[in-house]
Amino acid sequence: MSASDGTERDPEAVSRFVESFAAQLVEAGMPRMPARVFAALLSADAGSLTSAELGELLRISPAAVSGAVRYLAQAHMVAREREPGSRRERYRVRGDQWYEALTNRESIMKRWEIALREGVASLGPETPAGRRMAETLAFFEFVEGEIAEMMSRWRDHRDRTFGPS
Amino acid sequence: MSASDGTERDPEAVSRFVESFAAQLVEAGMPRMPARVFAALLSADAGSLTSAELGELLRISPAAVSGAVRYLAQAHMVAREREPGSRRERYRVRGDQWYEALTNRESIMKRWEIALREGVASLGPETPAGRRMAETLAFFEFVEGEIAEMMSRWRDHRDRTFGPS
DNA sequence: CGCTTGCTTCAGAAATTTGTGAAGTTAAGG
DNA sequence: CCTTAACTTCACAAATTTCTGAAGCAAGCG
Repeated sequence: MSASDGTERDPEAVSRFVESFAAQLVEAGMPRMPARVFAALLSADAGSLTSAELGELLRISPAAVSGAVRYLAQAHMVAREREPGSRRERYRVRGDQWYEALTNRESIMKRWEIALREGVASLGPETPAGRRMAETLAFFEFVEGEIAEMMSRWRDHRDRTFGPS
Repeated sequence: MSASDGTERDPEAVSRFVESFAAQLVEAGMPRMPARVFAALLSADAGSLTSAELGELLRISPAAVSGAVRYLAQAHMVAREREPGSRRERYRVRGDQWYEALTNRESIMKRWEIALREGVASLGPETPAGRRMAETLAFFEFVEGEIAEMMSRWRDHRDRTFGPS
């Protein structure tokens, strides 16, 4: 079996996983191509692939790769790396750090909070709607703090489970 | 000033808030109409509106209201209520409970976890990619537990801040 | 210096999504 | 019962999004 050398993998099975995981991401709101590219990177042993490899693996054009990667980089879910002495670029999923990006919806939460503060002001803090909105605002502020603590507990938990990196 | 009677609000200002908050929701991935309907409900003093009121407020067809409400009900962000002795329906945002729905992405997380478990199996738990995926899986499992605890702390915090409901 | 490789940008075709009007369904009220 | 009010479903038109091929640009290499 090819498992002995540790390098061969069933491309069929990998592709099935890539597509099925990408489908979940799409369902959660991520655009199709970024989702597929991300899933492909996640399942790459090196944790990184070049643009050409991605294009071949997913059967998509260089343009599609470019667009997807821009999206993912913006969301801090992949890092772009220049291969020294080549103009190839590697796109890397930073192992333990990509899912931290998921919890770093901070900028989104901030904007929600701003909108809610405006809402409380517009509607009046003493109106029923204003009070309801103030409570919602308090919730977001609370969650924001809690998430930071949770991530710190996670790092601790991870180090104990998988060993410090 | 109309503020003295507590019932009049500047429809202009309210509408501006509705649209601006809806825009934030859209940016976060919610479809346009559900976002607008939800924002309108959130800014209604009663916390509820009828289909007709929503249609007039947002200038959309009954069909659009129907579709939006179905989406929101599915996501547990609004409750449908039948007005007794009438075939009007009220759509209500359940004040303190709607944002709990936000954290109840449990079903989504569950599906991610299932996909990740399949991924670990497909790729082999001893491969680098398999290990990375196993760590991601552990992260989601961890977060799932943490969120439950966080919500319980929130309810406590809320009761102390706003008084028990 | 010019060729070549590799990514990016652009314009457009194709596919998907969205919202509407119209017809359909259900149930209250006479 | 029959009428009518209120929501829902359906089919289609419009708008938006998505992906591609082609052209453009930048950087290594001979």
